[in-house]
Amino acid sequence: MPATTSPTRTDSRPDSRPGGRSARVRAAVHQAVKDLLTDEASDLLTIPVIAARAGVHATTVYRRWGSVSELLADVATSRFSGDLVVPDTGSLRGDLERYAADLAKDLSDPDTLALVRAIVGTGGEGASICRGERQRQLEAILEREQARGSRTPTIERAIDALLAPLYYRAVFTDQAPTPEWARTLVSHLLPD
Amino acid sequence: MPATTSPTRTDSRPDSRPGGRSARVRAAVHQAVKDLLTDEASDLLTIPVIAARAGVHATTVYRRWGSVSELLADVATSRFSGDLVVPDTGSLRGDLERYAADLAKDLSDPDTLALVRAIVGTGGEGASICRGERQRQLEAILEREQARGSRTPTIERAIDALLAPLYYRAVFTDQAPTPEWARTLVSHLLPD
DNA sequence: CCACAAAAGCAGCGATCATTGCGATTAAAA
DNA sequence: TTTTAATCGCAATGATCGCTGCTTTTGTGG
Repeated sequence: MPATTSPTRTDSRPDSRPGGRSARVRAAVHQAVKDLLTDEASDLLTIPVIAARAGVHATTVYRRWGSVSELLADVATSRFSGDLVVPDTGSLRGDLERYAADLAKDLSDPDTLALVRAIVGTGGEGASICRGERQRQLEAILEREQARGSRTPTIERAIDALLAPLYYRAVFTDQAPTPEWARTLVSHLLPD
Repeated sequence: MPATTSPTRTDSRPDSRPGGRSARVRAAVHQAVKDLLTDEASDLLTIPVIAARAGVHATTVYRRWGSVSELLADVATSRFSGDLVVPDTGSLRGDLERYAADLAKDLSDPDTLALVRAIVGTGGEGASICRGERQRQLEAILEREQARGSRTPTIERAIDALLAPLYYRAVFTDQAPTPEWARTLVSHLLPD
């Protein structure tokens, strides 16, 4: 008899090709972590609890990830890769406004926010997982504009003026960043 | 025989007035939390371990604080209250530069940084402990300048331009914020 | 000096966690 | 089809954690 609780996944086909068992386990565990992160009980985010929620044995999680920190890092890597697109509106201002608005919408998601906070809490080096991709994308926007022959703010300045307020407001305050507010950040960064 | 490890405190006088036993226990526990926070093992930050390091019985910690989250909140409240002074240089620019530099130096301390990260990781509402006092102090600087009849940036704008980059750089990157860089933030906030 | 309330020490309990051998299942190679 | 290595399920173990009655110590006021 299945002593563990039922998994969250709705996909219950009998282990066919797309990914194999290993990939299904990984998806179920990732989903369980995301679910538990919103439950507002950080001490419940433990391997046995995660495994039970994923319908997987704790041993499997221990062997594949080892610790909650590494598991969180894995979830964050998946979450923060390839989900945001570098816009191309033709103008630097347009690109930045679009990108800042997208990022604000992304960071206003409670699940994403909980993940960021949990990652920050696990120590330090893992925190760059949540910002590395975004910094690179911002850099790409600036470099493309420079390739057009225009002068742009430095990447450092852009980080201070855009990324920093977005992450600060999301992580340290209880007001979610809105796309409209994000656009005002761009207007302060770029000279009128 | 004393099974627990020796406390960190150097003060070993036999329970005289200045604070009483209760206050000494509190100080020892706070110090133990700060010590353990730098040890880079977030899963070791547990009540029995904290109590042992403080030379105090775990029961005492459980009764006084209840959970690690509340204990962290208490440590943070002590740490972030009254340690920074609102400067008064006569000019808004001078005040902001001084305050930003002080805050940068404060946030570059590894112990403080570890505390901030741990607080963020415990859930959300506690994160405002690390920024509430600073926001109020920044507000005080702006309001004093307004009382002099001068126009100033809004508090929201000052947060985005000063507090946000400082906290972002400290928490999300591995480069500690320097006072010099903090002053450049002010130069970007105030019109030349 | 004595009494009393608050705080801390103590021992022990149940529950949970992390980890490890071992067998079973799966997916891919031969 | 058979083989083979990787992955996962299972059960058990030792360790740790969170918590709770009970006693002892502390410090304060009568």
